[in-house]
Amino acid sequence: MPKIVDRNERRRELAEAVWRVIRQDGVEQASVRNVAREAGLSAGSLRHIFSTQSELLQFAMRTVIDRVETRVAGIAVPDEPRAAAQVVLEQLLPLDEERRAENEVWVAFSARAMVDDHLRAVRDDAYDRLRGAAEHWIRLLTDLGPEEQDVESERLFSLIDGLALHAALRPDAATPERLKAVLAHHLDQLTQGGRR
Amino acid sequence: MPKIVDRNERRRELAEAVWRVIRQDGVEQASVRNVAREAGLSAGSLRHIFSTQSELLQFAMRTVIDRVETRVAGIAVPDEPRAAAQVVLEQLLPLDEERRAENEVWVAFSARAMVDDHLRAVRDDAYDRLRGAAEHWIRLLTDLGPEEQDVESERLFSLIDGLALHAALRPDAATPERLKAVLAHHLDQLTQGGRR
DNA sequence: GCGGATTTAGCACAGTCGTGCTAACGTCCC
DNA sequence: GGGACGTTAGCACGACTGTGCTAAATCCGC
Repeated sequence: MPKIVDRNERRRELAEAVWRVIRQDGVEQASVRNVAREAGLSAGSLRHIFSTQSELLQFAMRTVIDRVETRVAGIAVPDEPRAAAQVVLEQLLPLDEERRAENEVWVAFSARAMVDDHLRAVRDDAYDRLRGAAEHWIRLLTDLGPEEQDVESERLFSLIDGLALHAALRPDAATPERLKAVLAHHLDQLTQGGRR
Repeated sequence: MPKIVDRNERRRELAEAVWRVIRQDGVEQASVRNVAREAGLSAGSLRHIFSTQSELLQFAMRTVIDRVETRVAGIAVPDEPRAAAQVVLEQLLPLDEERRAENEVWVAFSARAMVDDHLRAVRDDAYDRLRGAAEHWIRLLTDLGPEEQDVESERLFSLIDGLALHAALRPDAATPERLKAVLAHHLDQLTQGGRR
C-alpha cells in the first residue's frame, strides 16, 4: 500500500525515528542505516523519501520547531498577561515527556549546528523567533525604556534556555516543579516591583 | 628528545589539539587520526599517550574545568560581595577569546555527555560544583529562607548557563557587553530591593 | 487480468573509524 | 661501543559511513 500514506506522513515518521535514535545514542549515531532500522525500513527505501542524510536531519530538526509551535497555538491562553506569559513560556520548558523529548533532541541538534551550516540556518531561525517572543512578553509585562527592555528580554530568554538545558543535562536536579517555580518567581519579579 | 617534555605536558598539548578539532569540525570529528594530525603526530604515537579515544576525550573535557578553576583562583576578588560576585561569575561567561573557546568546547562535550557515560561523570562533577558556587553567592548576596534560596540559586545558575549557551550559538547577538549587562542587572536585583 | 509506475530492497564503492600489532628509530645507561 | 628501553610510525583488521545504482516486489488505473 504505497499511496495510502502520503509523503509528508512518511517523512514525519522518519523524523520521529531520528528523534528516537538521537535520544538513545546521540546525533552521531543518526546515520541513514540506523534511522532506517529504527523505522523498520531498508536504507535504500529511506533514501527515496530523503535523498540525502542532510535533508533527513534538517527535516527532523524543523519538526521540533513545528511541534512546539503547534502546541503553543493550540493551548488556551488567559487574558491576564502575567498568567498568559506563564502558560506560554512553560511550553518551552521540558515539563512532561513530550516536551522533554523535544528539548533533548533540540539540544543535540543545536550542538551539531555549531559545525553544520544547514542545521545552523534552522537553529538561527528558531532562535530569532524565540527572541521575538521574549521581547513580546517583556513589552507586555513591563513598561521599560528600549535598552532596559533589551536587557530584560535577553535575561528572560537566557533563563528559559538555561532552565531547559539544565533539565536536559540533569533531569534529577531540574525537576518540573523546580523549573516552574523559577519561571514563576522570575515573572513575579518582572510584573510586580516587590522583591525579597 | 623524548624525555625533555614530560607526560602531562604532552597530554595537555593533545587536549588542546582536541579543542581545535572540536571548534573546527565538532566532537564527531575528534577521531584519533584527526587529533593526531592536528597535533602533528601519527595515530600510533597518540595511542601511546592516550591508549584509547575515550581517555583522550575525558582528559580534554576535564581540561576545560581545570582551566576555568585555575583562572578563577588567580584573579583578584574585591571584598564587597556584590562586586566579588560580578568578577567571579564573569569568569564563566565567554567574554574573551579564551573563555569563548572553553565555552564552545564545553557545550560540545556536554551534548556528547548525554550519550557517553564517562563524559557524563565529568559533566556531573562540574555541574555540582557550579551549583555549589551559585548557592554560595546567593547566600552571600541575599538573606532568604531555604526554599527561596534554592529557587534563586537555580535561577542564577540557569541564567549564566543560558547566557553562555547563547554566546556560543549566536556570538553576534550575545555580545560581551550584553552578557555583562544582563549579569549586572541580575545581581543588582538580587542585592538591592529596587526594581524597574 | 495486465501494463506501467512507484515503492522497496539490497549490492557496490570508496572512505573513515577504533584498535591491535609489529618494526624502525631515538636516546640513555653502562 | 653495545645493549636496553621508551618513543614513533605505520600497517592490518573488521566494522561502519554516505551515496550511486540496479533488480525485485507491490500497488494502481484500466
